[in-house]
Amino acid sequence: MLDLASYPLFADLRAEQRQQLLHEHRLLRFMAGRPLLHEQDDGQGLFLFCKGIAKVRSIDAEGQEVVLSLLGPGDLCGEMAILQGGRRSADVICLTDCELVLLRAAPFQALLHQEPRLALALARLEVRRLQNLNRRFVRRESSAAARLLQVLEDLATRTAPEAPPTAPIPPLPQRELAALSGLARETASRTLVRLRRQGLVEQLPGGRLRLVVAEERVGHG
Amino acid sequence: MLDLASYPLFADLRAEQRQQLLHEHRLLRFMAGRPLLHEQDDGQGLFLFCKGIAKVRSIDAEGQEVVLSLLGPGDLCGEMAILQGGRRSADVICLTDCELVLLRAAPFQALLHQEPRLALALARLEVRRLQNLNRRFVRRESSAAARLLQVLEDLATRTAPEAPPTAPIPPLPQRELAALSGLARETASRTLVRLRRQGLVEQLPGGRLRLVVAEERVGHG
DNA sequence: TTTCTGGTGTGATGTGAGTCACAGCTGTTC
DNA sequence: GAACAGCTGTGACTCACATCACACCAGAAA
Repeated sequence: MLDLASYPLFADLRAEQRQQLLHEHRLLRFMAGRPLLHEQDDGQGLFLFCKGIAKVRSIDAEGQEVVLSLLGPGDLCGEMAILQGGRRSADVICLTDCELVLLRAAPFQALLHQEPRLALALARLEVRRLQNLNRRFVRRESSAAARLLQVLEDLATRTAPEAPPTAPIPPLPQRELAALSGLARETASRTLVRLRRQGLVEQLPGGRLRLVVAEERVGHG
Repeated sequence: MLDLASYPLFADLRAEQRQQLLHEHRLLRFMAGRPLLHEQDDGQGLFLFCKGIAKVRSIDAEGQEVVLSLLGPGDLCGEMAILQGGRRSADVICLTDCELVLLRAAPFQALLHQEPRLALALARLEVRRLQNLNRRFVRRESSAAARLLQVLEDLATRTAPEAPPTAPIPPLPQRELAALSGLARETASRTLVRLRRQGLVEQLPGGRLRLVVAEERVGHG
């Protein structure tokens, strides 16, 4: 039986309030590559990630994809449009097969207006996201290697809550790793080769990648 | 007499609640260049901007400054540490002389826990910031000219609420403009010269800059 | 006056990553 | 089997921006 208590966002609520939020909820599965949300859709519904990871992305003026963040188990998605009443502000696309819960907007909004704990938890969530993006923004300035390592670490930790940065990474094509780090595919390839040679990244049997060391400061090398 | 009703964040509150927030507030002035907040300080207090603009910045691993956002009249700052109970997550530094209101953390936190409107308004504020930063993140990929134009537009509109993007821009040294756009000072200089020659930016008597056209798509030129 | 300091423009040069092109290797479909 | 499509590695080349270096021009200080 699904229980929202394990989600930090809802942990402060009373059991019956959590039940209320589950009204007419649905369990969904998406295949890797499938879009969860489209920018400019009018937003209804709230997704809770159970399994799998997805990317939040937007398309820039030149038509290039820019990845804004990653989502994984325990993450929430789609709450922005609900808060603002507007349209989706970015695309969300599954990187691996995903399982998630779709909550209705109405009961969520109702509870939001009457229970300060929920509104407050949501504000805290947004703050955490903002800080995340700030960090991402800062790191964006550094070298290809640093950016790629950062993405690998993100992938490892998002894949499962509490996963160490050195956990094995879901198999993604280089094209995807490149997009996530904001690099050309060829640059990602060359950089990965170098990182492997340096022993910072290893390739597990089956081809999956693994960070050998976490949070290593990597120069321009 | 100071009234918080003009701040969207507090507009939904009852007058007496707004009064409550003003308990022991102070009016402060800071000179251009002065830091408002230091990363890693333990955060107490909340700032409301009345006049002037400031930058939110962090220092990256190479010791380079990375500007995360701009603050201007009507903006709030310092609420993150209050929500999370932690330390300041970035430096805030005045770009021009600033006037602001310092609110105490305690009454704000108290009201936050009992009035869903406030918590909700705060969540909405954070969402708007997140979307702002998302846009910034996307634009960061483009050319020096586009980034600089973006910064000039930001400066124009932040300086006063409702100011058009073509409003005159507060006089800042090129070093500062360069930092805001994430460019080398020399590149900012060269780019500005080009933008002036192209008629996209003009220099007003007194040296202040002004955007001639807003939101112009500028190629790699 | 000279001297200094901070801001500005601009040339010369270096370089990291993007782009283009292609080859080798899967696995899949027919 | 052949043919094809997608993924990966790499070489050659380009280019935008960073870096270094310096000259010029304020205004302030001596």
